Amino acid sequence: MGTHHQGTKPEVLALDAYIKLMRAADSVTSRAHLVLPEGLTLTQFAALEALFHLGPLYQSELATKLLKSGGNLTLVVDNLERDGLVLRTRDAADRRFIKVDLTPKGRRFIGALFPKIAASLTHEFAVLSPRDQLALARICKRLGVGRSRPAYATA
Amino acid sequence: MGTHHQGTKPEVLALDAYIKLMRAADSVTSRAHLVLPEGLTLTQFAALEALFHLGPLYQSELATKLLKSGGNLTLVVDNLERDGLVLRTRDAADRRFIKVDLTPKGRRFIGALFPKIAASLTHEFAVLSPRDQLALARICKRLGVGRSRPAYATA
DNA sequence: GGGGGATGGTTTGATGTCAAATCAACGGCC
DNA sequence: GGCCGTTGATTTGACATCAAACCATCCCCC
Repeated sequence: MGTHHQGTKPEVLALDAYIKLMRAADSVTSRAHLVLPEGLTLTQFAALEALFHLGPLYQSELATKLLKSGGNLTLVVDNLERDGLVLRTRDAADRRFIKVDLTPKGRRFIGALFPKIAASLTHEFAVLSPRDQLALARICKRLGVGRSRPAYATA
Repeated sequence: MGTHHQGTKPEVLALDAYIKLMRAADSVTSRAHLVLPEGLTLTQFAALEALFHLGPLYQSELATKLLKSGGNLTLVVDNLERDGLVLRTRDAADRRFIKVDLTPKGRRFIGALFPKIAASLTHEFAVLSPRDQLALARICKRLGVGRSRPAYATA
């Protein structure tokens, strides 16, 4: 490793782990993209999945779950709403809040899609032994500060 | 785990590993962003780093190294050129090719910046034992199909 | 009960990103 | 020597993404 960059041992170790982590994430992401229906983005899928497994959420809650900015969520929800998959409802008690919920069409859509994506990711990760999958989860958990948890993994 | 999503054991294992991988990548990325100088994006940094450690590259080579599309690279190089950090030169022999190289300013810039980023990432990864860093690298390598390698890790 | 700060959402401007269409240049083949 | 397919780069259109500015609403506190 590293005929080009000369660093200390800890540096070489960390940079190597870093780059492989990023490649793996990229790689898995792009392969996940291939399984999504034409026109659905990963973020849109993540939003639908959260609503599917957690029920209606305020936009700010959704932003927190997905680790995205509020401004971003405005656009993502705009597009999902345009496609008739979700519905915005202004909260009666506090008119600042906007509740986002799946439409029946959206529920059918994500309900049919999620199992396929789950199966595909499972297949993807099957190149790793269960032991390695556990190790990966444990190590990554320590790296990620562990903010919110994904819908299907939340109590 | 999973009061919301009921899946088979392998599915739960894979989805958990998947989500933690993505969170870790997100987390490390956003913390890396904080260390970059105002206005420099991660992709711009990656491009400069590749040129710094590998020397001048054709735009298509750069796209391959960074795992980005050609169209994307056009824009990224546009912005770096606008900022006076890189220079485009059309190849005399084959005028379709465009060689990208660092300007002296760009070389000074990335030369001073890279060690700081390397140190920061090393610090970041120090929450993991060397053994875990090795394990992470090994596992991620198997997940990522291992297309091209990063500049400082290329022979 | 009105002012002012806090909070949720939207807008704006810049960048990244891709896929697809287009442009430019090369090179083989007849 | 010219047509045509291939290949590198650019453009275009749609979406993602953030930070920062902005707007609307609420609520605390005097």
